[in-house]
Amino acid sequence: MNTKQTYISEIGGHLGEEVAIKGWLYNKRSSGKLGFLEIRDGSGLIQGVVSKKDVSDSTWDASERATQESSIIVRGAPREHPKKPGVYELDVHELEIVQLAHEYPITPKEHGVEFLMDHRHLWLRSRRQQAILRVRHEIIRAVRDFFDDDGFILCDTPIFTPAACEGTTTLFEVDYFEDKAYLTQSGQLYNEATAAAFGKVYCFGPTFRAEKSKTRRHLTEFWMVEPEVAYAKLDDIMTLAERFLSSIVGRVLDRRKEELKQLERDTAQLEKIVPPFPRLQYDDAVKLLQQGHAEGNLESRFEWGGDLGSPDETYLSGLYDKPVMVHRYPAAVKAFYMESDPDRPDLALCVDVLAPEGYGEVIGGGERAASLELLMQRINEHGLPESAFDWYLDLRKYGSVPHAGFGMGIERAVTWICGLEHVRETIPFPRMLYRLKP
RNA sequence: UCCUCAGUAGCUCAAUGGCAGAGCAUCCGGCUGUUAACCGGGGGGUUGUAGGUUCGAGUCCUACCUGAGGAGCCA
Repeated sequence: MNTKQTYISEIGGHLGEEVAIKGWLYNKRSSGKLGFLEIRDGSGLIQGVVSKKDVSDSTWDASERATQESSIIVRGAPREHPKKPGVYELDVHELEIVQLAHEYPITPKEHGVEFLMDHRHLWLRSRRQQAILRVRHEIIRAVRDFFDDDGFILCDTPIFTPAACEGTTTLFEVDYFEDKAYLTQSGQLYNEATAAAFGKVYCFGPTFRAEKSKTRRHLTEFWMVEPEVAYAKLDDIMTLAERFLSSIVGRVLDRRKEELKQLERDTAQLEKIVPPFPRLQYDDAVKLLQQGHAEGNLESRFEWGGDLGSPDETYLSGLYDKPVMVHRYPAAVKAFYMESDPDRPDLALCVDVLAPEGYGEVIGGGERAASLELLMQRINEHGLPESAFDWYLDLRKYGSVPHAGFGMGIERAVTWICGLEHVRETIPFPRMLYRLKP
């Protein structure tokens, strides 16, 4: 067994050669003296064929004994599949069992969500989960490349924070020596500091929300990428968001065709994601929602002044085949740091980007309050302790400029791009209400 | 926190208030081109928990536990 290891994804370049595949037994079928082994090695899947008359007794015996997910090293010669043109199989010469797997819980039949989530550490080995996580990987690479190539500096923000960033959502509290700390719910306030240092910055890391949300769109721990740009206005970051989303969707279409096919994603819907995206002012969104209600397509009538609910977002996003950017919400329903519209001071210069096909909000952002006076007024209105924000207020004392940014939840983007029902499959080990294991 | 639904073999499910079953997995046997392979056989159960109704409860009632979906809130 000295043959060099070859990855299944590279096997096409080694036809007729003797190669070694180091991996696991995915599934097995046999037809008497002929065995069919589905072998995976992380890079792909290949069928190995073992013929009793052509191999040693020990190899034949190993092929019969090997159980699902046993780790195996297989030596043989890759060749074209006799029935499937363009597909390779491995003519197995030698098979060694590295470890004989115990009875594997995830059998080749259907399973329920709870069972699969309890076995998430093993579920990750399945084809579908691998396809999703490869798309996630591609999206993360695309995100980094987009900002890196556009002159942004990665400036990661702290995970332990002294107080609420936004003072709205519930935070996870942890002991911090003799003090209390909270897990971050956004890097944005710190981004504003680094943006004043570097001009264009982004942070990308885990984010925590202790909300008792129990829906297919929520995790308690998720990854968020947040760009922040000095001297940018609302329109500038809407344009940025538009270019950004188009870029990552295009990248996945370009490089992860196989995975999207495996997931049975309708890629025609993704091909449409190119600038410009529709921009819808909140006032007009309200009119559309009320019209939708009048026509019987929305259960409750939406009144001006409230934040968009989940059914409202679903309805609005269903009106377009591209992400729709809803901007200028009433300031009262948005975070304290939002800049107000000079023409309509009751409106905040903010934007939510709703993904099409009913996927809802994937991006939220806006222009930040630039003046010390407005910010202090807002902090008081929201009943927040001024002392917690002293350093943040400094940013308005020393060279304050208009600036704007947004945040995108990676898992929601992956859910949308993969066309999934639930965010829980888009992160290796999801953390949800009532789900902390494995 | 609220609303709805569901818990039966390791897994996915069936069983009119009347003997608790099938497929997959596992074990044994068969099969030289299989594709969630197939064919024959074996083992495998405190029906989520605690009460109650009944001659008799997996099935009906009450409470609790666990999970799923939705609302609110959010990315």
